[in-house]
This record gives sequence, structure tokens and C-alpha cells, in this order.
Amino acid sequence: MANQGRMTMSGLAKLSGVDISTVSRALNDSPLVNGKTKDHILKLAHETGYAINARARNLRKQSSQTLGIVIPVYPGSHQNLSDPFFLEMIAAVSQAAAKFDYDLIINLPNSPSEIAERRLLLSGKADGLIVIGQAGRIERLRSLGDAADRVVVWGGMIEAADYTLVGSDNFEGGRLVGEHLKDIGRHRVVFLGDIDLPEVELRYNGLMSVWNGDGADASVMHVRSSFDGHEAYRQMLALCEGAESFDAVFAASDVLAIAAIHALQSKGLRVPEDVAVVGYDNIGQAAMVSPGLTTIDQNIKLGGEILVNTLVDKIAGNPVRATLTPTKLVIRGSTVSG
Amino acid sequence: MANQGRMTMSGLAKLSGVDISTVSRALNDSPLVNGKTKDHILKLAHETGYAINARARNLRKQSSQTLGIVIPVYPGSHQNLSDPFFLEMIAAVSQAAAKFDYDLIINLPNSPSEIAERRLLLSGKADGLIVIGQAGRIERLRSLGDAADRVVVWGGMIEAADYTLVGSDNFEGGRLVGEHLKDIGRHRVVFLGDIDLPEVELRYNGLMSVWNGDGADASVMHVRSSFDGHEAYRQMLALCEGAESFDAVFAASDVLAIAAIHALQSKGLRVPEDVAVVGYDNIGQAAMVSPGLTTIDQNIKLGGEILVNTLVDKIAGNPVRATLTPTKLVIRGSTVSG
DNA sequence: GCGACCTTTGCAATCGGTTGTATTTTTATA
DNA sequence: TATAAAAATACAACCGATTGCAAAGGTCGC
Repeated sequence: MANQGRMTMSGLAKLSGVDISTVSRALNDSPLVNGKTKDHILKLAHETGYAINARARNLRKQSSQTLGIVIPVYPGSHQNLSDPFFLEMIAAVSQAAAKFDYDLIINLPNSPSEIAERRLLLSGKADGLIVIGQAGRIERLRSLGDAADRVVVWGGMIEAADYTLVGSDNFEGGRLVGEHLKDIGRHRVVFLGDIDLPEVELRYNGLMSVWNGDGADASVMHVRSSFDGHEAYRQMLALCEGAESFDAVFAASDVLAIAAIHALQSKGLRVPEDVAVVGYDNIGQAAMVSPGLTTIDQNIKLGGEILVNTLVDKIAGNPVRATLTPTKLVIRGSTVSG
Repeated sequence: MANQGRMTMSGLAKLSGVDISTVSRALNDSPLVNGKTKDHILKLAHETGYAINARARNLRKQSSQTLGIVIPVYPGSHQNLSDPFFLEMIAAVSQAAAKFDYDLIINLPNSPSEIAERRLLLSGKADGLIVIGQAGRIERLRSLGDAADRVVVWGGMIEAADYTLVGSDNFEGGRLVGEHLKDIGRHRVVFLGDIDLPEVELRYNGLMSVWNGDGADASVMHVRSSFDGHEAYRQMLALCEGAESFDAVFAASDVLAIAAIHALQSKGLRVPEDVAVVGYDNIGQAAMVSPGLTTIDQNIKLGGEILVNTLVDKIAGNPVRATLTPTKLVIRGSTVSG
């Protein structure tokens, strides 16, 4: 029993003695249907456990009430796999999408060359696409063609982008960190990250801007690292073994910052007394590591909402423009003790 | 130009001068179609940038080539929002699903009472569902009815389950931790977690089993905490301020363990010298915090694969049974120094 | 009491594929 | 060359909804 041969609208139509079109209207709460009729049909639908067949509805309505989110986590470089930033972003986007009754398809491409993203769009599995991060895919994003008007990208604002961008103010984030380091009297700063990535470059530029025009009594050293904590750890160990001296580290993400602290401490350096460390993202763990991590909060929740709102607007055909979300500094024990 | 009025199969049929059914078969690489014809159609499809309309295909084939994954992250209790365990699980499931050409819809219910999960199934948006964790929803899972044969749950093995379970061996994980603590001579253990959650209870029981029958020269104290790092932090602070003495903490997750270390260190206790700390999950950060975290590795990647394989089997109508994935201890600095 | 109008319902086309079966064409066999 | 068998293609029904339009029933005013 149960619903083998699952209930359909025409089944309900037969049961209730009206036409299938009336059933459809009733279930969609159309004002065309008489109140009593509607109630009757709704009751029947409830009793039989009927649920509208999304597949049929999607086909007819030429929409799937589904958004796609593409996150560049390549198994080869399985570092970011565990960067909580992504999960927080997924959660933010998912919750924002739910407000519009959109479901969310998550796509973790297996390689930078993957084209699954376009597939989702062209096949109609998703009505729109959110891409997290533009690193390594700027060219491909630019060649989206007419698919571009159903795509929104999370990333730093760059000139070259002719697609819709939403992102936090990376330059300002970097600047805030610089100001803070200046405030606490640190002048020999290590920037840990890969400035070939657009977002990271902006953070770096923001940091540098603090000392521009100033008496050049500060030095910033770039130590290149991907977003892989293990790589950052190795780089920091190597740095400690070198001759350079420094009193602060600004890492391009909290994961890198945590790795840096680990490396510093294992070399006998104290944080923050010997070296102050600042991260980026303000992931949940940032407050829980010891010492607590000073970091930049990107307001991911707001970012996710804006991403979705923007995309929904685009899908509706409304013009949209790039958006910056605010950024703020969160000070904890990794830069200020006590 | 471009594809306003996007290309369809019947468009391709007209272009190539064959019937639409032949086009369909050609695109699906059916052996019924002549090689030359097939090539011709494929070439045309490529030139026009044609992509099969998934909405139509799904309707006709009564399947959507999509799986759903439900993750209980309630915004009210936004703790777990950042637990990297979930992201690693999502990644594992996503990659496993891709092997079967399944896309993945991610659903983060807004409250424990949410029924989005059934909706995905009944509406046909998803062919099957993976539910991560059974805490607080055992009753609802048991009442899935005939939907149960398209659902697989990740969680600890419990008797009451009449749905399909896949999970790591939580009892064994707890036991391994117990053995390790015994090995390093710790006898006054704090268990940090909520043993009302089935998985956590199993870990607790595993831990306890080590000293059963033994001379009861060991004590285990249960300190209740949800999976929220902040709560664990507060609980540990309170514990430190109390009179109880202990030399080890076994936390139900790495996030809790990291929080515990933070609390201990802020109270001037040394890890591992004064208190050894063990976590659970082996998330990416576990190796990166200081000291490195001794923890149980659940092999999430394998877990994700088994979840998907099992679900695909169920969808195909094959009988399946509960599966345990192996578990292993990873020893780092939080229990053994040097 | 009759036409105008409003409310409610039904009819039928449509969304874009898939697939069982019939039909045509080609190849193989005698 | 006739004919059976095989290969290739075409026909048509179908998946389960949505929606423009027509039609039926009912209300109202005059």
C-alpha cells in the first residue's frame, strides 16, 4: 500500500471530482478557485500525503528553484577542504537562499579546469550560480558569455572583472590590520599568503598603505603560502630558521594564522610577546585557540545574503552592481596580551 | 543572437534532418544509431552549444540524478556552523556522488522540526537523502515510512534504528582513547560532551570499557557540553575553578578539545604536562594547533564514500545493511610531549 | 425576465526530453 | 534474385505539472 504509484494531480482531480487544472490552482492558492473547493482539495492532498512533483513543475515553469554554489576545493590540493570559512559561507548562502525558496546544489570541482559550473546552468539544474573565489579562474569567468547574467562571484574587487562581484573590502581589511600593528608598535611585519591571488593582493596593499608616506621605518616581508595550513607551517619554520627578524605576522586566513602560531611556538617564540599574529576571516575557532586570534571579520553571513539577493535580482533580469561588504577588526590575545 | 530560445532536441532534429528520437539516442550514445549519423548530430550539438535540458529529462526518467544531504546546523545554536567536520563530510560525499554523476543538494534545516528533508524526497528534487547525525531526530527518522528506503543516516550504531546507518565505530574510538590514556598513566579523566547524544554515549562507553574489570583506580567525570566550543570553554573554566582534580580530558570533538585547551591554558595549566587532551574527528586544524591535538580519525572520506555507495544501492532497490567504518588514534602533542 | 458581468471550472496545448514499437533501409544468406 | 535477418530510423505515447482561453453557472440591475 502506501503510495506505490504515488499520488499525482490527476489522481487528486479524480478523487475530488474536479479538473486537474483546478487542482493545480487550488494547490497554488490561486484566487480563481472557490474557497470550499480549495479546502476540499487541500484536505484531500493532505490526507493522501501528496507533494507537488518538482520535476514536472520545473519543466513547465522553466525554472528549478535551485541555485548552485561552486567552491574551489581541489582534492589534489586538499588543504582548503577543511577551511571553516567555506562552511560558514555555505551556511550563509543556504539560509539566504531558503528565504527565496531556493534549494542549493553544492559543487566542489575536481580541478580548476572543470566545467561543471556551466553544466549546472546550461542543463537548467540551477537557475543561477554563486562562485566562491576567483583565483585561477578569472579567464574562465570572463568567458562565461551569456551565462554571466546568472552568475555572481564572491571575491576581491578587481578591475579586470566584467562579471558581477560581491565581496568584503579586502583593502580596508588589510589597512585595519596595518593600523593595529602600528598601534601596538610592531614594525617588522611578515605577510603570510600568496599575493598572486587577487583577494590576498588587496589585503597586502591595504597593509602597505598604512606606512606609505610615513617615514619608512617599517618593513613588510612577503612569505608566500597557499591557503594550506601545512604549507604555511613549513614556511614559517623555515623563516624562523633564517636570519630575518620580525615582530608580527599577518596571515591571509585564520587557518594560516593558526598554523603560524603553531610554528612560532614550536620554535620557542611567544605569541604575542615576541611575535604578534593576525589572521583573516574570524572563523569560529579563532576565538578558541590559545592565544585567541586577532583577525578581520568579513561578516560572512551578510556576504551570503548579498550574494543571494544579487543573484536573485540578476535572474529576475534586474541590473545589479558590484557590492562591498564591511569589514572589521577583532582584537584578541594573539596581538595584545592580558 | 546567442541562444535566445535556447537550442533543443527538436531544434537539433530539424538541423540534422532526422527524428528527435534519433537525436536523443545519439546524444545518449545508443548503439541503435548509425555511427555517421551520431557523429553528425554530436558535431551539430557541439557547434550550437547544446546541453540536454535536465528538467525535461528528469521528468521523463523519473529521477533527478541528485542526492540531498541534510546537516543539522541550527542557526539558534550556531555553534556547529563552523565545525570543520561537516565541511569535510560534505566534501567527501560530494566527491563520492560525483562518481555516480549525482549532484548534491545541501540542506541545513532551520530547526529540529523542519521537514525539508522529506520535501526533497517527495517532490523528487532528490533521489535519495543522506542525513548527518541522528541526534534529536531519531523519532522522526523512524517515522520516515516508505521514504526510508531512500535515506541513509550517518551516526553511531544504536539498537533503536530501523533506518540504514553508516558510521564509524564510536565505541572503538572511545576505547582507543582510553587505552592511550592508560598507557600514558592518566587516571582521572574528564569526559567532555553530551552523552545523551547516541554517538557521544558510545564514545563514552568505549572509554569506560578500558577500566571495567580493572582495579577501579581510575575515575571518569562527565562534564556535559553540546558541540558548541563556547559552551565547552565555559564548562572547562568552571571545572578548573572547582575542587575536582584531573589529569586528562577526552572531548567529544576536536572543536571541543581545542576550546578545552584554550580554557586550561588560560587557567595556567600546561597541556599535556598537567592535563592531557584528546579530541575526536581529526579535522585539518587538529595538526595545526599548539600543541598538536591527539585525536581519533574517523576516516571521513571513506565514510562519505560508503554513505553514497549505500544510498545508491538502496535507490537501486538492493538490500543493504549497516556499516561501520574503521577508526584510528592519531597521537600528537596534546597528550605526549617532545 | 433578459442581457451584462463576474465567478468558477474545464479544455487542451505545452514544457523538452525518453523509449516501446512500427517501419524502412541495408546487409547477409541461400 | 528473392528473402530472411539485422540495422537504422520514425512514430507516438508519456512523464506531471501550468496556464491561456473558452464555457458554464450564478448574480445583478433594470
